[in-house]
Amino acid sequence: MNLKYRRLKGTRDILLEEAERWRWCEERWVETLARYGYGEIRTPVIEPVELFLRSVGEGTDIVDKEMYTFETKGGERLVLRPEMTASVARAYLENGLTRQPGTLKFWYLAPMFRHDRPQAGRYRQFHQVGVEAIGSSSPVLDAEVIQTLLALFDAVDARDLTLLLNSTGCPVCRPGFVASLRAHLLANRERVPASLRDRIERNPLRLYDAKDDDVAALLAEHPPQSEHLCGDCRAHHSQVKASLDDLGIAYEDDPTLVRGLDYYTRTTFEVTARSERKQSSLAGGGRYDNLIERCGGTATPAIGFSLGIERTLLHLDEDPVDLQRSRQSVVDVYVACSGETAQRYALVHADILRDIARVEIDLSGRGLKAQVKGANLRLARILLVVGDNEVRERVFQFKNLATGTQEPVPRDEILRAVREVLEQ
RNA sequence: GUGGAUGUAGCUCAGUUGGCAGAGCCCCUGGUUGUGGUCCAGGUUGUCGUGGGUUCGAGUCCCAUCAUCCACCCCA
Repeated sequence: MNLKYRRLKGTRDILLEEAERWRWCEERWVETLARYGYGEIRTPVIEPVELFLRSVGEGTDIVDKEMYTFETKGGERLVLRPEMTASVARAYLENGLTRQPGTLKFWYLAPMFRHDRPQAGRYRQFHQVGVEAIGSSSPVLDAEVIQTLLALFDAVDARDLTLLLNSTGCPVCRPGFVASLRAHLLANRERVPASLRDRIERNPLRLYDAKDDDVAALLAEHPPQSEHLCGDCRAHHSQVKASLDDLGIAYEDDPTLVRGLDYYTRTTFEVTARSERKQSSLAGGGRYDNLIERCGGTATPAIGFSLGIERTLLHLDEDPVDLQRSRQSVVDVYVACSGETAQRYALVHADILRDIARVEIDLSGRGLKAQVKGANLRLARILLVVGDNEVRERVFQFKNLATGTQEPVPRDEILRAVREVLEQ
């Protein structure tokens, strides 16, 4: 069919069965997050562009290549948020929460936007569920946040996952490491593919993300960041690991794990799916002890993660929903109407059933046979039939679809009759 | 931004060396003058992605273009 309008590239419609899958997951996640002490935060989808330039950082792909930026008529430069952490940090400061006692813990479940080339598990509008815990530098919190992330996967029965862990240092020890790494890379410039070469100057850590074998070999010749950590970072990292051990959480040290956002400090982690799929990164996060300060607040330590919902659903079930066979919404009572008078009668007199049941009044005007089929399709347990006779006699034909028995029921008694069957 | 594959009915897909546009599923009607998932009989559904070219003739061959998917890249 020649469609007049199509959805934008990299966006998706979620409906019927797939929407039910989403809701199933969302309900479990919200429940789980509450158990770990998180409260919800919702922030605008649009933000000023500077928020991400300064937090996520120029030199990252997210900011340089993937942001949906646009200008308003008033000349403001806006962006559809590519991630949530910067918005939460902004909201934390803007709403005067800096003087709240203790650790503030927020969760969100929201759409993000990145102008990337779409492929399996990668969309331009995608959704993340995540948390931000603001106000504690304790390595035990790092472990608890990771525990929370794993609890989210557990809540939806996601299996075959690997937790990757690393420390990316802090402003004390990272500059030295970056300088040393850059020197090593510059000395071996020719071994880096031209397309990646500019990263040496701009952001050499980014090269750890490259899947190029030559680059990986070159990087392996340089001592990893774990050997450049300052004393404080080293202690923090080992305490995180100790707490994970206490919890019995298995992890893999990954010295090449560099999250693609510049604000991370110390702990970084990622959860990947053990499968052949390339888009195997399901969730990622880390500590960002300097972000709040960079956004204009006082120095406030924080940590968070985000989990990709589309990817996680993909991991949970490789079978896509077949919309043609997808079930429509299920109801308890289906009202078949023969004629417009009957439709009006049903509209008025069946509504009382909605106190105790899910009710669909068939207003399609199709034949009665088709309406009864419709009742089966919706898995209704009770069929009410209305025609001119029923309107005249102030009754419903009441049919129990499980037993097949049918009898007229006065409309004043219909609520009792429906309740009787549904309670069986 | 780079590479590869695929576009035919609402959906999933056949379509031979170029020769009448097809199947299954879904949907609709009837069998049952107002009632069931099964069964039987019948029926609707097409810019063959788009534009051009070759040809007596193009879904099929050629060129261009668009779209989608996959991979690289990056990340969730």
